Amino acid sequence: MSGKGGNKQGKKQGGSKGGKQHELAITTRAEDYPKWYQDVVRFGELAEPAKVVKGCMVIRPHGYAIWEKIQRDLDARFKNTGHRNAYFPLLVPQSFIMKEAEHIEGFAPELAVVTHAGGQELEEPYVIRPTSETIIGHFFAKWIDSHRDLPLKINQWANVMRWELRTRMFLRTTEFLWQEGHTAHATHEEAIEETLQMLHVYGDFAEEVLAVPVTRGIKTASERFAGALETYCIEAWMQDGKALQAGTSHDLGQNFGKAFDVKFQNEAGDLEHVWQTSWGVSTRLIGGLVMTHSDDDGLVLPPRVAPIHAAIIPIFRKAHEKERVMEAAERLKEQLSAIDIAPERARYRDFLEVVIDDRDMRPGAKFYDWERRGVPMRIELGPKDLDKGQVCMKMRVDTPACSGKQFLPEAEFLGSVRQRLLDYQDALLAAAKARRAANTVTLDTWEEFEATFAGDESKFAWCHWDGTAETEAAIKDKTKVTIRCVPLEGQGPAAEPGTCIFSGKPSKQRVLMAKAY
RNA sequence: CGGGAUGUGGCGCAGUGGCAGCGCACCGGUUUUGGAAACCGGGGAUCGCCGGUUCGAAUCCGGUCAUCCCGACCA
Repeated sequence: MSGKGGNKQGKKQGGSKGGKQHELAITTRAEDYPKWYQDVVRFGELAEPAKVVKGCMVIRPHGYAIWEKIQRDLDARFKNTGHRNAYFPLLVPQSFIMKEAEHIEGFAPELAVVTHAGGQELEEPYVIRPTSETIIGHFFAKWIDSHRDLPLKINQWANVMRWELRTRMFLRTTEFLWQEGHTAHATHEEAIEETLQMLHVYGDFAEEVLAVPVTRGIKTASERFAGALETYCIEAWMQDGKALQAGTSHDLGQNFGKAFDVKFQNEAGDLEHVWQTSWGVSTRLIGGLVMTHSDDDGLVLPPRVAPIHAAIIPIFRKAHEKERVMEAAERLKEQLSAIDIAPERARYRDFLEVVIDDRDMRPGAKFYDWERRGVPMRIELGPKDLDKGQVCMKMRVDTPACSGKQFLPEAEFLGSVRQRLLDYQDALLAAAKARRAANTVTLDTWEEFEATFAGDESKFAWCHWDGTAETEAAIKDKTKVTIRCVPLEGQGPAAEPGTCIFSGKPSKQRVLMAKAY
């Protein structure tokens, strides 16, 4: 039951001392949290730094399969809310970026620019899109004439590039994959409604599919998207206490409508600029997924995004046993593969992905291998089980409902697999919520605040703030703590007046403060 | 972009001027197989890259590139 074998102590002594150390052991969180994250991503075979291209990563098949599952579910949610997919060019004329003053100011430092092509210098350079508001604004202007063309609700799955100074796999890479929704509406009210609707699509998705609890809120002016009136966000709590902005939804007002002259004739016959929104989530979600659930044994994946749901490890000694066990394993795999764990009303099916690990390795070695890959369910199948008509299974992480190895009659096991995976999904969310709750505090004095955020420490802290950018900047300057968001109703403590934790001035409500990625 | 660290086989490391090594992984074989198997045999690195010093450079010098950490910057 100490399901950990010997990978805790004898690891990585370095050098040629011999012995039984496991070089492939994962650094523990307590030892070195950033190194742990790197190890989990690498040993879990999610991704690796490209190296030959600065700041970029290679997403490996196991990691990309997670992205595909994220895409599948989100895409269905977008379609369910009336959006259609389209695709716009990777290259954007440099002049486009310049058209919205705040936008250019926000993005200029991180642009990659194409100046030469076809062996010649270009007349006008192209920018590699850091986001597509501008080029989409250009086309919206062509497509929209009348209020009958509205609302226009488009989504794009794409890659974007931002020349970041400091990169970390999934969390911040120079090139990343994402989805960007862009909509145009006849009224501001409708645009705000859309912005909030998509924020909640993200929030629901994060919790239901990724099992990542998030706080829905509004960004302060300093954290707002360049060119937006208001930026809404979902913030996730990571195991080192820091916050991760996991998704954003922007009310763009008429800023881009004016910059790109996107006008429509309303019912009264007057010309008006459209009201726009944009919203996006990226491969960063995978980084958040890793830092929410994974442990010192490696990756932990919720079933709804796990590329492989169950690994069957055949166990045998003699040739005739092998034949018998493999046959049974194939049969079991076939039955499991017919089970569908897609959510109710989903637009897709989600049949279990099952592998039989027939590699020539010791069973124990295989256990470790699948654990590092985060596979939710492990099935050990040996002669003893076949004799008894039972299945031996174990979940990657112990939950209140299922801990350690379980020995179940085959029929009972098969009948319960779907529910077990769904329960496991729920248990991961519950565990993540519990960890977050245990690391969320309400602070009222600056002394408490400084103690909470001393050194590298971070928690989620609900504090009063006087609402000024000066105070926000001063707090960040002193402690590296930022205001992650002003919570939407029900997402934090009920609004009650108080005094700012830093300035002592009056405050209307508490905001979420934490160090951030 | 600044400060620091590091770059030697797939991974982890040793080697500080004189034949490029070790552990794990990998390949072949035999025995094994319910929590990281054992033995035998074998393959694989122009020591990140470029230049310099030297009879001779993984090692010294200069430059450059990349990664990691910290900072600045950042939907």
